[in-house]
Parts: sequence; C-alpha cells; structure tokens
Amino acid sequence: MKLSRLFTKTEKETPKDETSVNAQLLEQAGFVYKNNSGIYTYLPLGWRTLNKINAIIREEMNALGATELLMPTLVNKRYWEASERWDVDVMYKLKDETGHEFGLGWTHEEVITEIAKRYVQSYKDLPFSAYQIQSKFRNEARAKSGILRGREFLMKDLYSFHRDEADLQRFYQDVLNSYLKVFQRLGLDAYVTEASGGAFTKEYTHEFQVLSEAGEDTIFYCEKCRYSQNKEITNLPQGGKCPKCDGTINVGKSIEVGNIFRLGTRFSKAFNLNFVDEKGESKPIVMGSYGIGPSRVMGTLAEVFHDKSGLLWPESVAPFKVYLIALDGAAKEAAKIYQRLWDHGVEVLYDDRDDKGAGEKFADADLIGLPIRVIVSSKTLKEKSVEVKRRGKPGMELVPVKDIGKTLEK
RNA sequence: CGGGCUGUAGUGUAACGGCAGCACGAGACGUUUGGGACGUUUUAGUCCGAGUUCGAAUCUCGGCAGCCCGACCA
Repeated sequence: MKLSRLFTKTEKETPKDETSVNAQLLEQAGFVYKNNSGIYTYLPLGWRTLNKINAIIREEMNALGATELLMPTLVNKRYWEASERWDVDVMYKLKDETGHEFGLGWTHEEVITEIAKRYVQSYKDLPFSAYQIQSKFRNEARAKSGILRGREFLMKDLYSFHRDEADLQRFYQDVLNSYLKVFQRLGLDAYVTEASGGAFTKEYTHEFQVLSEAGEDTIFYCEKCRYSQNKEITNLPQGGKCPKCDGTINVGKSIEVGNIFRLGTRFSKAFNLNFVDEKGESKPIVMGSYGIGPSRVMGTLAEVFHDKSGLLWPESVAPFKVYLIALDGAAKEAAKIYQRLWDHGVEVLYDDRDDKGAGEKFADADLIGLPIRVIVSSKTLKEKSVEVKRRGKPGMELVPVKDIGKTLEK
C-alpha cells in the first residue's frame, strides 16, 4: 500500500485526555478512531492488524477441529428468558415498533444451544465445536483503557458439545493448549490462571493473563513453573514458595486476553438439548465455552510492545512487514523496489509522499512500528543498495538492491 | 451506578468578567530532503441550551461528551 493512498494520518501530538498507552499510540498512529468511549473504528492499519490476529486464531481453531459460523447480533428476548439471563445489566436491550424485544449479543451460549438442538440427536453427532469472530456488545458501567475494555468489541467465541464430562475435559485441555499456541504466535506471554467461574460454574475456570501495568486483574504467579491464580480466589503467599515447584510466588497486574469455561449442562438443560446414547437413553449434552478478544489482544500488544517513539509490532501481527521510505530523488528506484518486494510476497507500506521531509517519515515509521524499515536514497543507491533497519534494534545494514526481495521474504 | 477532573480552529495550547492569540496542520507559490526544514501568503475555533451582567471562553444552572478513581465486569 502506498501511504499517499491511505486516508488516515498520524498525529504529531499525543491525544490529550488519554492516559492509557494503547489509546495514545493507536489513535496517534492512525490504527483506531474513537467514536465514543469504548466504541472504536478500526482504521485501515488497525483493521489489517486485527485481521492478522484473527487469521492466527482461525488457523488454531480450525486445527482443533472447530468450524466457523456467524450468529446474529440481535438476539430475541426468548433466548435470554430461557436461560434466565434477560435481567443482566451489561446487556443492551431494545424494542422495535411492533414491540419485539431484543438484547444485543454479549455472549452466545443461548443461540448456539438452540441451533444445536436442531442438528444433534444422537451420540453419533457428538462431539462437535463451532466458533465465530463477531462484535459483542456489553453495556459496561465504565469503559476504560482504550480498546482494552470496550462497549462494542470483537470476540472470538467457541462452543463445544460433548456426551459427558470426560469428553468435555479432554477437549477443554485441547483448547487450553490451542490458546497457548495462539498467544505464543501473537508474541504474548500468557499465564494460564485459575479463576472463579462466576455464575457459570463452581469449578475453577482458566484465564489467559498477560502481565501488564495496564491490566485490571491481579495474578499471583510462579515464574518458574508458570502456575498462576487470580487474586479473586488465591491463597498463594506473595514472595512465598510455589506449591507446585520450588519457585517463588510473584504478584502482578495483568490483562485477561482469553478464558475457558466448562459449562456443564446449564444451557443444555435450559433448552432441553439432549442426545440419545447407545442404550437409547436420553441425556443432556455437556458444553464448554471459550473466548478470546481480538480487539483486546490488539490493545494488549500495544501495551506490551512500544517504546518512546511508538509501536513495535511483532511480525506475525504487523499490518505490513516493511516501511519503505524514498529520500532525495530516489522515488523512481523506490517504486521499483516496492513492486519487487510485493512480487516476493513481502507486505510493504511505501511512504511515497514527496512533500514530507526525511525526519517526518522516520518519525512516522517509528510511530507506526512496522518490523523493518527500508530506505532508498541517492546515498544508498551510490552503493547499489538500500538501507535495512529493524524497528527497536540498533544498527542497520546495506542490502544490494538486487537481493532485497530474497532477503526480506524470509 | 457513586465520586473527581475536563471540554477553545483538524491537533496541541494561551487569554483578570472587557479586541479570542500562538504553534503545528491544511491550501497556494517558491526553495528544500538522513530525524517532524525554510520564506511569502491564505484558511479555520470558545460542545449545546438557559441564566447573571453594560459586557461571558471565563461566573451559575441544565444537558451532552471525554478521562480518571471506586463499585461492577458469564
């Protein structure tokens, strides 16, 4: 993409009134636009990043054997009444002219359970799992921290259906491992944290927590074996011995980027979702639900990966891999290099603005935070080379123009 | 939902109750190009509504909006 065609611009100043790093940097660099508190537009750069995050999640969900679908956002009152969740204060409710009442979907156990009823009758139909990536709406009393806690946000929600607790437990463990893989690919160091099940279950659930001062949660964790518990439920002693190994328990603020729940039969009983086993006996289906917030993940990445000059995206989620800059009359050669890089499958953002000084282009490159910066100038062309620099790393190297595609495609 | 703070050009900021100014940005022309370059010139603003006052960006009330703290957060 050429910068001259990107309609967004960076801001020289950090937005006033924003104290959280993700809000400051993502707005300043033109990744998101705040329409209202907790309600954001994902601008072209941000949308590309979000789609990179989604693509990684999709790959891992598909690898689990889950299939993707898309459920409605407008969810009729009858669904919520069936599970006794109509009187939930985070739900946006609305009524149309004819008096039909809806809640905007803030989670979709009810909808998927009803759908499953239509297609699942026998043990032969189990187990199965399905997921979606969709905007969720939650009427948060207080949206905060940029895109970390929004009223409208993106969520990947996965639901699984099993014949018994043992099979749920097996899949639950698979999802746990799958989530760890997702976060590892996203460049995030997530702790699997034991937490309370809230209204869903009396058992522990597991949250995926990334240490960050911007987080709202507090976890007690062992760096050595990575055992971790949420402050809500823990009796681990700060500075004390880890009960699982000989490590020490630390305390830190953290961002919850994912969670997994064993739902049991709460929803299948509410909707009479049953199956018939080999003996002809009818039994309630055992369910699980599992969530990751891609938009919150994006905010978390901004919180974790930045420096005083701007963002520092991991390559797996950067909107582009390369920020290409043409200086002093090298535009013609830069355009060729731009094309060559794309031919090699390298995603390039080309700063082709001819009315901007070098300093401004450098500042924007740093702010936007793509992993690699390539500069073409008369100086480098004298060496038949371009300058390649990694964001956040000292030093640079000259790479011959003829090798640039091969060098950067890796 | 309780509490605190704040709303001035696109952005960031100034102005005692008394002429709304500055910088950047944006537009035009020219010179520039290795860390937000320079000259000339143009452009654009007091969140909305009431009230007090000779006079309101400034004081009062209401609304709307944002940030922060707390409560809440399957």
